[in-house]
Amino acid sequence: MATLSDVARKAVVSKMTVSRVINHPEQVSAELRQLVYNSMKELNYVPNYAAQALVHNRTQVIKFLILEEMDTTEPYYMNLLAGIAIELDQRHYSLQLVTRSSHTIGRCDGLIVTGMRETDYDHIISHLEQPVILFGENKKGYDYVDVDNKKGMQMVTEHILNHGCQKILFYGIEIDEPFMRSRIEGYEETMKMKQLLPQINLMKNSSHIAQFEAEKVLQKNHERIAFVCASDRLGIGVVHAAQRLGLNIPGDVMVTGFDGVFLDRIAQPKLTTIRQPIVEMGKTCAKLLLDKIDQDGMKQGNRIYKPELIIRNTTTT
Amino acid sequence: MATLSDVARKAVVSKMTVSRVINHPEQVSAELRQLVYNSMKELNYVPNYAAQALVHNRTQVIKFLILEEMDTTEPYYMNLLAGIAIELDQRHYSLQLVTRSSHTIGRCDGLIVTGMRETDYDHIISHLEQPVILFGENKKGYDYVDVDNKKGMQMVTEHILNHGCQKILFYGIEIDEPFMRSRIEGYEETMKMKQLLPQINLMKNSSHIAQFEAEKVLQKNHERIAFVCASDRLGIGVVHAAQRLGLNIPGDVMVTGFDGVFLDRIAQPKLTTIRQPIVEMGKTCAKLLLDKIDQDGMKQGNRIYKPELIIRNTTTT
DNA sequence: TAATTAATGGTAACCGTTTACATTTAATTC
DNA sequence: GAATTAAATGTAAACGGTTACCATTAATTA
Repeated sequence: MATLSDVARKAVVSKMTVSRVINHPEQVSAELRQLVYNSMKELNYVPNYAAQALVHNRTQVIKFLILEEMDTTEPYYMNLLAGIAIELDQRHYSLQLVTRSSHTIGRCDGLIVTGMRETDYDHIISHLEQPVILFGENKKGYDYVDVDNKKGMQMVTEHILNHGCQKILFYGIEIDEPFMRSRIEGYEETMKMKQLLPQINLMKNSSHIAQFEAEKVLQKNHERIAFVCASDRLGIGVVHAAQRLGLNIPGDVMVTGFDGVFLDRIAQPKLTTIRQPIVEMGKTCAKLLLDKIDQDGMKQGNRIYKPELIIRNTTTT
Repeated sequence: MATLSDVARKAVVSKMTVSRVINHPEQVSAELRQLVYNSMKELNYVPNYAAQALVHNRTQVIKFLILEEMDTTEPYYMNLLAGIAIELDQRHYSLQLVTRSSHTIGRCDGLIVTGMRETDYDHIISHLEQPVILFGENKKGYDYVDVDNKKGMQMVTEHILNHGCQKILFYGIEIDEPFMRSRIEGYEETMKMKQLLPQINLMKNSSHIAQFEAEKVLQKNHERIAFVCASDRLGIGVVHAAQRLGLNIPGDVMVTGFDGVFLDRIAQPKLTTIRQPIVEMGKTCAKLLLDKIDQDGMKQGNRIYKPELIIRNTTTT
């Protein structure tokens, strides 16, 4: 594999001229520049990133730290990962996946962290020397990327109300993270605004548990009812419950999910949901982090994506 | 961040002694060794991988090349990715994701490739200078990791036959790759062995298409029937078809999937499927590749995993 | 006891790039 | 036209490790 020196030798110039052509082309005369470009092309020159990393005291490695206890192979995270990886690749960074079980963080230029619990801020994140971007809203002042969770939940709740159903239950995940609190708030405020009673049920993020819970409710219920769920997984569980009891969706029971990553399209009938542009958000995480690194750790602020209401067959025909 | 020289200074020895303690500890006397160890611990020394990469002419980067046209955020690939990433991390390698759209491969120490089409072997893989491990069986002599696809399909087909259903349709993916041919073979041979007529229908890997196709069949059908599918996604489509027509699963219609990665547990009723230990297989890909790199590209042979039949509610009650 | 050998530790150069500084050449000024 | 300045290119050292070789010291041998 050709090096800078090889290119220089071929073009009969010094290494420095080649380096300059790459990094500060305006400092090199047009003729030499062209000479060097040709030489690079002929030798198929690609810089040695390890050598660059060494002089710049960088690693060219970004770590993606998934603190979530549950399955790290969850499509949600994996879509995020895909977005991050695609963006990093373009800027010649590479990626390392770190889970809570990895004992040390090791060398890297920056981290993207997700699935933080309350204690993680003090125990892990505040100790990090490298620039960090969090995936998921937080009130601790760390730069983050997220969707507007509250707004999203307002949108679905209003969507249900606009379709003439006033009995709306909220199924959420029993997890003490800001994104969940925001989703609860979005639902609660919308209900209170209409003088309706919020009914909140928190459970594990499992379609089977949601199904079990919903079956209990539906067996006693005799009015039109809607379940606003904080994830597509929960939504699918509710759909299964209604189907098992022979109830019509969306006639008797309306259901909505949240995420719109994968499951919403698998469910039958297809789930009305709030879509998060996860891959895009992953890319943004990487971009923000790389910019932050370039700017020596300067605060980058947050990127809050507008949620998108995807209306499908569990709320309308 | 402490360097080798820092450690040496603190221990009052030369850089070389420290380097030796790390790489060839037996060449250093016990006293000095201990001194150096203490010094390393106190300074929290972590080697600079970029510097190592530079001297060894390595990059410490492995590329994961996904040639599949379809959605790279498919859980199947993502689980594979997770396995690879976990293993690489432990051996201080990092990962770059490359898709067909990336125009160049760039520098790396080795590649894991998946989703190859027939033409890719000549156009892409044979040109690679670095060691390669393929994910997915092939007859071109490249080292690969895969599950025994033929065996898997034999297992499910026999499972259905053992449960007293002789009318068995095969739903496969219209893709010209060895894994698919092996799955077809597994089904075909088992059917022919029992003097039964194989019926093969290839389609896009979409649950909705499978549903559409299955509904057409089920509307005309009046005997007990089974659908052996080449993916869980297709299996889910068939389940939906049966449900829409009010047929009993597994009483009237039996369904099986293939993969057992994610969808099988989401479906309701839960899908009988052939499980592939994808995360494990991903780890194996990485291990094989890293060993191959250490052994200067030596042939590593293949790793073929035994498929596991997961019997659930779409074939038994 | 002198000569040889093994065990141990040190020195210098190199990997491929960039930064800092020095030099050459040409262009501008008075 | 000599002095000053700007533009273009080159030289040397550094980044943090490793490899290859050299220098001690101690142990073994004849």
